[in-house]
Amino acid sequence: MQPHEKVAVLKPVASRPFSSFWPFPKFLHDFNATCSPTITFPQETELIRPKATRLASLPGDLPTQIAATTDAGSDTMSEEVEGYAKHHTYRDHATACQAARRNGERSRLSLDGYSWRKYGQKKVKGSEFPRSYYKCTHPSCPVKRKVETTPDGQVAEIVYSGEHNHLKPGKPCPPRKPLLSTSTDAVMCDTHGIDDMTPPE
DNA sequence: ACTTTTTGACCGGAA
DNA sequence: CTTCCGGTCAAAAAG
Repeated sequence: MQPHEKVAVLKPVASRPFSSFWPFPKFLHDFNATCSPTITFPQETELIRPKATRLASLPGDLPTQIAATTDAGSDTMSEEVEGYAKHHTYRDHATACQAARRNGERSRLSLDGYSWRKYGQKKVKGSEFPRSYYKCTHPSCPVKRKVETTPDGQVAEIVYSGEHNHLKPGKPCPPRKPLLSTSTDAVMCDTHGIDDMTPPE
């Protein structure tokens, strides 16, 4: 897998200036409890990065005061796109959040009941907040989402693209069998284990 | 030992 | 053709 030599040389490496800051204790607790945490960081925290803390959800997922704007395309987006590159707004999320709570979901499941892995973050020009990029962690699931969060940790906008080709990873699934088990297990489990999901019509 | 996050660089498309 | 920008990659670090 090396068509060209590329620049496999100077990768400055992601140094992490902020090591073990921000344990958000209560913050997390609130989120798990209500799915609507009260964000009350001291002002200092604005300078601090959440960093990789294996929490139930990152601040970026928090359903706080959502200013969620529909993706600009929504207006013009018609059925032609709905089929595949669908863009949902945060409204769906808020609802999903409640659903997730009912199911008692946590771990890394997000508000929508799916699990996401962050693969990038960027400061985009049009937005004044940094945008984070997430992928659905399911092996063959093409779904991605972009989340813009304010310095306060509030969600400014979430844009989903694509559709999940699997069901939500609910509890009935034996969570992890590291590398030894075939990923098929997980997939099969997902596709059979839950009836909580409404058919995509 | 493993999974996930962080972060700068790279790539490709659009203007 | 050049430049700009958004999206993705991949190594290291941390829990």
